[in-house]
Amino acid sequence: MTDLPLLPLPLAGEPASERSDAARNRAALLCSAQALVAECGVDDVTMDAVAAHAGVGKGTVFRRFGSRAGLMIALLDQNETHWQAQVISGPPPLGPGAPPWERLEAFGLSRLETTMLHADLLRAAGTGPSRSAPAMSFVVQHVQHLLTQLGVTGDVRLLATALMAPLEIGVLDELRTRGIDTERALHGWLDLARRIVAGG
Amino acid sequence: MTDLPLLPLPLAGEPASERSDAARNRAALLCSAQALVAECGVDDVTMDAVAAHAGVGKGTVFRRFGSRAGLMIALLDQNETHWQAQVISGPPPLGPGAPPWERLEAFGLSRLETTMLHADLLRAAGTGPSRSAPAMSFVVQHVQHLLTQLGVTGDVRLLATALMAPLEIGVLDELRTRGIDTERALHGWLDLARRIVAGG
DNA sequence: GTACTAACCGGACCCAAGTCCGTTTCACTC
DNA sequence: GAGTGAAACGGACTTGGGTCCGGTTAGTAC
Repeated sequence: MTDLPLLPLPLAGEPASERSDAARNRAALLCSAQALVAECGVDDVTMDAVAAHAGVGKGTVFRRFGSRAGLMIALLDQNETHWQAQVISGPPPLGPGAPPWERLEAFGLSRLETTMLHADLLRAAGTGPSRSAPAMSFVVQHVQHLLTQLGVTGDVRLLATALMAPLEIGVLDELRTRGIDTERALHGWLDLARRIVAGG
Repeated sequence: MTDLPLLPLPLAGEPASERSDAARNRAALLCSAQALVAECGVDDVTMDAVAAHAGVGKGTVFRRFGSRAGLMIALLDQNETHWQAQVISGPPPLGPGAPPWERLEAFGLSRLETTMLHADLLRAAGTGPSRSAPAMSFVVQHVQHLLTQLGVTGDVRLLATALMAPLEIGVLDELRTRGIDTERALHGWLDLARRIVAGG
């Protein structure tokens, strides 16, 4: 997104102490991957190319990230970290300080924009959990928090998950296939949010 | 699912007249693919194996289905056709004859069950439109119809899409990761549906 | 029945993801 | 600062998805 430092995504810290050479290679690989993606597009970046650009062997790439999808998820996590910072301590209405409903509106808009911005990376990250579990957990917890503030009761965790589901890249792609543009999708999402909140 | 005939999935007919040998090979390939999936599991079925089992060349498989994901989608479409028949003309409450709200409840349950039943096939069908466009279109149109009958107004098409989004395999997988079982997911979905309908 | 064309067929071939294992490096101890 | 074990490294190797093009066949016109 912007600069690369920012390291390991501390928001869901596991022990995971890495040896120094391993950490260095991880950083170099992420940096190389980001550069190559920016240059050639996601689909034309091969694992060999990333390894070569970072000056390490291919085995190292797979040791660090497990698979191509894993590498893409790691790239996404970098951006996610920036975005989480905006939500936690950035300016309102996305950050704290605005009334809950306005924060929820801003959150949906921002999430939609972010997803569209990284659409190709998300698609390359594959089916299933295309974002890392901590990243998804953050989103759901924040929405759950806002819904609770808005007086929503019941299985709020599930409602939060359901509310975010239509903003997944797969659903958005499908909407676009049917000629529904982003703005209409956003209005639809706001209507959905309104109904969930109104349901009490 | 059961027998194989049933041919081309006529619910969204395009011209697509196929030469007789091509049609024969398509049927043989689908049959072989289904058999191999049943025998070895989705992940261990290779395109070579399907081609060999059907007695055709590998090129023919890709000519007919475009990709591995395309083959999986075609398999799913077969099942989908059976399921659509249940919705259109099967017994209530899934089929016609029951009040709209009961039909919607039954629809959600049935959809959830179907998705879980073909979970591995859906995952192998990949990201993006993991079901064929006609199949998704049917689902959305039916829900849209039921919501309209229930007095929902606004962008009902989008609301219908949003209501089905939490039942996609990716979301369900993620829920299970967090220890949320299918029954709880269903209750959550019913709550969501209730709120959408109550919103008018 | 023959000629003709467009579509189809097959399987050798290419490319990139992912694995394996002998070698090297780090971090920690004495 | 030498020793040691666990972890990381690298790149050859395997596997399977996807492409290509020369040869074949279905369908049609005469």
